[in-house]
Amino acid sequence: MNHSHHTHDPTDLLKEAGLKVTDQRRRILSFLLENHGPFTVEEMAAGMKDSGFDLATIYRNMTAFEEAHLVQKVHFADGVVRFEIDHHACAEDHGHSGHHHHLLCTVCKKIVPLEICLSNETLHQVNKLGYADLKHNLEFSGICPSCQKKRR
Amino acid sequence: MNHSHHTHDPTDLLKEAGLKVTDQRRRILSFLLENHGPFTVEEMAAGMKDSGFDLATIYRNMTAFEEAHLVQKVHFADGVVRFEIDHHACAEDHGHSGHHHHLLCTVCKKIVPLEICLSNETLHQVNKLGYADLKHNLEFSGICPSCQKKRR
DNA sequence: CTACCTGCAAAGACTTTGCACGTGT
DNA sequence: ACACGTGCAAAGTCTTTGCAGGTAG
Repeated sequence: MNHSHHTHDPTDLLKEAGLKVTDQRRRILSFLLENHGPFTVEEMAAGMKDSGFDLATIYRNMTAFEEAHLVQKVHFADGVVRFEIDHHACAEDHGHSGHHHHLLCTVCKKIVPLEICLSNETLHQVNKLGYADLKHNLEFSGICPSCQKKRR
Repeated sequence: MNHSHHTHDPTDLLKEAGLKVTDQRRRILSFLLENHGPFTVEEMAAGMKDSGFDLATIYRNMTAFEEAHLVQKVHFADGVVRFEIDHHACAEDHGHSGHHHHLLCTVCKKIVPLEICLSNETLHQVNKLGYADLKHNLEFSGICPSCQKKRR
């Protein structure tokens, strides 16, 4: 519980990342840590509406946080940009990478985390191509059972 | 070679899809059929620059083509929207679905098709969640060997 | 004290839409 | 003939940027 890295405290995470600790940054990070699932910039602003947040500040900080590997961009098939905590940097459980993917309901926009990924064999196959900084973007979308019922 | 479906002729594809055959549509479709790999709207316009194409026309047709399952949107981690022929509808080889994914070089923007996908086991696992219209978006990105050399 | 962060407003990039005209069936 | 497609320009989104003032280290 007393690691110098991989804490869940926003202030510590910012300091470790070498970023100035401002009220806005602490709140954005808290919001992302406390509410699981990727969020759009609008959703973050709405989730912290008591504090009159400027979208430009969130955009700028998402860029800074991404470079510091505190957050990651997530792209669904709907083309909307969302952000979530980078679990590689913030995983509470060191033995578990935190790497995961998602399933988005295109109707109600609910997002479910999925504990699945590509097979090691497949990942290895792509690795052999010699690309540096290799990333994969894997997201599912569809209409959830509950929304299917509502539309009969 | 003489199938009523799954031809590679733009005019036939449009007719089968119940769309009016216009010069613009034929050219856009030809471009996508002849040049493999997903393209941005700008790239399509540039690739047919001899004909003074209007971007709005391409956008509108991408929507129409997508609904007709002639093309598919492809989302990479860079957030840029690209389109490619929907190989399910246009596959020359009926035994092969044409389903595939891509690897994008984030520097030179070259896109390589990858003949890999999720394991059937993984797909089955997600299917069990009961979502309708289930789709997955899987794309890789990194820096290709050639661009790595150039940056030393 | 200094560099960096913030809010606001303006600018920018990408995409959609309204309208008048033209074209496929 | 008539519905639909096209080009052009205007309007909409979403995101970035410039600037003046404020704040963390």
